[in-house]
Amino acid sequence: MTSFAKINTAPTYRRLYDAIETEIMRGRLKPGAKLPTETDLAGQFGVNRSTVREAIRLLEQTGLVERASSRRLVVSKPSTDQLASGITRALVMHQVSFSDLWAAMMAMEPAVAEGAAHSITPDQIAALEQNVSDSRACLNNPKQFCELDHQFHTILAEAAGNRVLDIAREPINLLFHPAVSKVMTQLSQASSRTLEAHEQILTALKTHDAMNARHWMTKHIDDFRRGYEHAGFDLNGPIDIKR
Amino acid sequence: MTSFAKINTAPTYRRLYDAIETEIMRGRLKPGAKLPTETDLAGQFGVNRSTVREAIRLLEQTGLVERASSRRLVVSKPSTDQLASGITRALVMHQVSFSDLWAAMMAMEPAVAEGAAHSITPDQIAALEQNVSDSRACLNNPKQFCELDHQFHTILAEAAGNRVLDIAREPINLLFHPAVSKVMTQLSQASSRTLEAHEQILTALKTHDAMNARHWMTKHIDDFRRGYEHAGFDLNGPIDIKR
DNA sequence: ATCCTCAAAATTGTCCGACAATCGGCAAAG
DNA sequence: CTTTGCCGATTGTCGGACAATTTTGAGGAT
Repeated sequence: MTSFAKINTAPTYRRLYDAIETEIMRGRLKPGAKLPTETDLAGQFGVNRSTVREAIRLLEQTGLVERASSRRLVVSKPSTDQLASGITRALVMHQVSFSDLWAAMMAMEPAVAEGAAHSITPDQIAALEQNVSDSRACLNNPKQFCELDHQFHTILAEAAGNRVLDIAREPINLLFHPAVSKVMTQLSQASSRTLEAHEQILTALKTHDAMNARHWMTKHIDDFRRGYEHAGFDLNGPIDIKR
Repeated sequence: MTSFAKINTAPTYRRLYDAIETEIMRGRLKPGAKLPTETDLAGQFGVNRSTVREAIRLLEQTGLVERASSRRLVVSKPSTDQLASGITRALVMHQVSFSDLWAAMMAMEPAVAEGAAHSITPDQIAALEQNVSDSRACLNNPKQFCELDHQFHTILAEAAGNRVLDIAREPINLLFHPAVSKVMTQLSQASSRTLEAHEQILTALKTHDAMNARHWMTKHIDDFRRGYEHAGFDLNGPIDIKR
């Protein structure tokens, strides 16, 4: 009995996508390389231009190609932002609880702080000092303060120079933004406690004191949970994403 | 000099995508809901069916819709797998180093182990016991053993019941797979050390001893780094994804 | 009433051809 | 040397067409 291989019944546009994706993943199409025009692709693959266009939409959403100057398509690495917003969408749809998000943050942020302590540059220290000083000036402006808090953690992640942690961390910070905002608004002492934590972390970073950076970050994140709880929110409830 | 507002020049297919995406994110289209047919959508939005199809390809790749029974489109939550493979692709393209990946794993896996210690069920303990016993039988079959190692960590993540950590962890484990495989093959004692670690972790889980679960997991991950180094690979080099 | 069968209707996947809008480059004008 | 205007190339959108496949529904059997 001869056994037949399964026939690939996937629609043409998807097989086209797969073909181009592998071409990119194998490194035969490097980031920055220009893709042929739609008509060329249609010719090369022997399919209609509409089909090519559908395949391109898939590549586009994956972040593997993007328009250079709104014309020619070029191969690109998926941007951190694109990744983050995709993950954020998914987490929202899965209605993850505050406590799950918090646990993930508790795992990652201290690691980020520790990493940053090792590899932070003077420029980045200066940026953090600026951020802390701006924050001090915004103690009574929850909205702005909240923005600066996010920025603090973003600079830190950049300083740690670990793309993996950065990509994993960003969506969580994005999702926490509304929660941070609520806590800052409702708890008068929240801002000053946050500022104090940031200052302690910054001090540790300046002396490349990884242990203390981690320690204060841990306290900082833990504090946030207490603030959230104290402000009357349910730890096990889903995050809501009002604005 | 009056300043003009930017005109929204985004192509129609993208604005269509945005419209449907918001509809889903706002909860007006819930997962499981059937989307109108292409022709209907074209009618409702007053655009051509080709344009609708391009928008659908974007939704498809985002994981916001999928085909039920290979026909009608239904709204869906992006699957963990889809997310993971997207993140994996991105990490590969960014050529993340072993050490960055390892640091992220070192941050997350102990947290997973700790979480699992609190909420693991008898069924999951049984699954892990099965896994460990299978692993013991495969000590001399690196390929199979490697597979079981991956499975061990996957069950653990499931037991922890934290979707956020799970989504963040899976792509990293996927990327490590080739590295694990290489270490297992080249270092004769790697398999037995891994097995021992798994056994210790399992013992801790059975008594819901979160501290020990975390402790042994930390050792386990750390051990992996030493194994990788000892096998002669460069910690700071990019992961390669041969197969 | 419930179930089954099968043809009709609906839906998707693919193709074709067409055309307006826009971009990049190039040549002419200032 | 900068600005303007034009030309070709390329993308975005459209209309229609048709085969393949799924869904639907009517009619008949149990």
